[in-house]
Amino acid sequence: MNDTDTDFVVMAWRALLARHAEVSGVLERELSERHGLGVSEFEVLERLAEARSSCQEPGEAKFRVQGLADQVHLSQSALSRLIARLEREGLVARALCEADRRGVFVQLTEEGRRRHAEATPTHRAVLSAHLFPHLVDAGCAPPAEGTAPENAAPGSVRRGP
Amino acid sequence: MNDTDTDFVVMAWRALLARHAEVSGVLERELSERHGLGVSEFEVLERLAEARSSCQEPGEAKFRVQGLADQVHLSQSALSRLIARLEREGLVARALCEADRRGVFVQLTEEGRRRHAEATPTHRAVLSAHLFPHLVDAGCAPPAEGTAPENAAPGSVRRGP
DNA sequence: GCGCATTCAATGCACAAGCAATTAATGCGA
DNA sequence: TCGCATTAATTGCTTGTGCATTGAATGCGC
Repeated sequence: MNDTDTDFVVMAWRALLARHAEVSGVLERELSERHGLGVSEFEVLERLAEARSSCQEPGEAKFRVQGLADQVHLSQSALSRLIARLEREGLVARALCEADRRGVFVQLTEEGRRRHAEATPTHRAVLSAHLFPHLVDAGCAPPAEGTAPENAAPGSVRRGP
Repeated sequence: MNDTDTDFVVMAWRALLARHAEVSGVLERELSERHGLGVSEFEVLERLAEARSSCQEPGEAKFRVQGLADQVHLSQSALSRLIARLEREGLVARALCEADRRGVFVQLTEEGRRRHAEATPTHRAVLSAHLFPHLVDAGCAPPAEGTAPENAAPGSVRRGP
């Protein structure tokens, strides 16, 4: 690989780091102060909610801890504690797995479903506003309902009259 | 914004999270066990090294703490402690700023320059191998000198005979 | 039926990161 | 010159994360 390729990869990595820091920072702040949730917490709730909605029978949306950990890029121990936090808040419930009594099934409670539904618009709004900032300025994204991004310049082009 | 747009943004965000987790995980492991450096530590050393090399006079590569913090996406307190760690290892030196005695200049030591130079190939190799994995499999990237990515399938296409 | 390696989740421990409070130095205005 | 707001960096405290370990349960071989 030549120097140009290397520079390109490094630049790409820095851009990735910058975008990750920016978006996850705003997301953390917004989700935390508006809904009392962290980014990882929301992510876990979302996986559980998705599984539930893609499943006909209610009460089927169960997940093993390790399975969730893989999806949200956390270690098994981190997820164990995260689940404990969510359980303390009443957003999820642990259920013994009878087939394999080492395993634990995690599922959303009604309260958990509600909190996730409440937080989703904020989550989407932050992503729309900050993930592709250039699109926002070009008028390709909505005015971010649910948040008021402070970095939107006063004269920036928006959709509408 | 319609559902399709929203889904796209969410998918893009998840892809970003996945790539960030993957690459920074491997990078952390490799840099740590081969050179005793964390990702953030390396990033700071790199900024200092770049500033030095782009500067004619030796000894001019000084940085304010806050300036470094912005570049590596850390809070000033985090960077303050990180600098302290690097200083304890003898990789950087704090220098009082005489013009403004609140400020602190941070600069690389010779040992710091050496460690950064040693670690750079590992850093670049990990990025090349993991940042754009599909390019690696397509033979557009080198066989990642310095690391042996375990997730390269035995039969995957590589450059060479 | 009895070990024994394996697997799943929880816990002890160490550490890095952020927020808030603190200390030190600057510069501006009365 | 004397406050006083402002800025830079450090420190106290809390929290989330990963690694390694532990404890429980499984199933495979004999």
